[in-house]
Amino acid sequence: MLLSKACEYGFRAVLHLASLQPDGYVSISTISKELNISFAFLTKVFQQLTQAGLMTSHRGPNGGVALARSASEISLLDIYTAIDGPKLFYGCMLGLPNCGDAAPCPLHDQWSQERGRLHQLFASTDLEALANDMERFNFRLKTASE
Amino acid sequence: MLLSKACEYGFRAVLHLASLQPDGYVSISTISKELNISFAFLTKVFQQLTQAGLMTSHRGPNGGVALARSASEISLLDIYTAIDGPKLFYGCMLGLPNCGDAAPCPLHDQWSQERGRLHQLFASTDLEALANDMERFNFRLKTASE
DNA sequence: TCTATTTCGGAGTAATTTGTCCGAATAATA
DNA sequence: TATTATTCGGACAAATTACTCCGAAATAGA
Repeated sequence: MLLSKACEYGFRAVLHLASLQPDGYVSISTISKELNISFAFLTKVFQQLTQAGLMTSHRGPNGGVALARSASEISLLDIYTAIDGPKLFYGCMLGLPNCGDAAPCPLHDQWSQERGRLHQLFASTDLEALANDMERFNFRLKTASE
Repeated sequence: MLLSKACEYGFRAVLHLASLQPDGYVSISTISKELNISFAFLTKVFQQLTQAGLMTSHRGPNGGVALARSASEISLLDIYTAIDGPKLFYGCMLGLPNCGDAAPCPLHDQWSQERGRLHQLFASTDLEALANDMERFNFRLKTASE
């Protein structure tokens, strides 16, 4: 799998949040019900994102989570690395340590290109753009089509 | 991680084998020592590859494993799917079931392209070509440079 | 102040992946 | 035939990931 489950949930939840364009905080339980994601697990994911400074949170009634900055200033790369770390974008496909231009594995060149493309895709895609896409093209984030 | 550990080992072992261009069978213990991979675990990986019909094996003295057909007729895709399955090439990045052109997730188009590229890379790369590359460019498969 | 609602943090459980061990089956060779 | 080298298969152990539970802290509102 490219993304861990935690990261899948994180992407979906944050995209959902961005598409809501809410005034204030949205509770995690609301999001988890909407997207059919375990509340307890999603809470952990959001904790990672708030600790990474991408989200803010507020406890108590009418509390919840919110984007820490404008949706246009948060990229998929931000979310990805906060949850799954940066390894995908520098690691060797064969798991060899120190694989690089100096001592490359047989797949180094090709994989460098692919992972560079993925990095570029994640880095250049921000939540605002995706939220707009979702409205325009009726993209979905839910497991069932309903 | 893109590849499971089992698949990383499988790639490395099979590439090593192809670059050896041996007469007959090569024992798994030889390969495991050469590449610094646990013998017991590598044995399991080769069992998957022989069960998939990509390798043949022979027990007893001078036994071991060998490619089941010419190196030019085995692709990285063959190895990959035998070990990690086909999911990477059709699955949704967000893990949504039934994500497709009819009911796409917000990342469906971009991810379809990327995974298609990966599929193309794996499918079009055969072991003979890689073995040749390894000789010409002195690529490495070992963890330490020695 | 009391109560209800929410996130936080830590501990625990379940499932999957990774890795080990051992005995049985197979085959070459002396 | 006996010995040795090898893969095969199943059970097991360890590590990581996925997921749950619960009590504490914060905070809004009656």
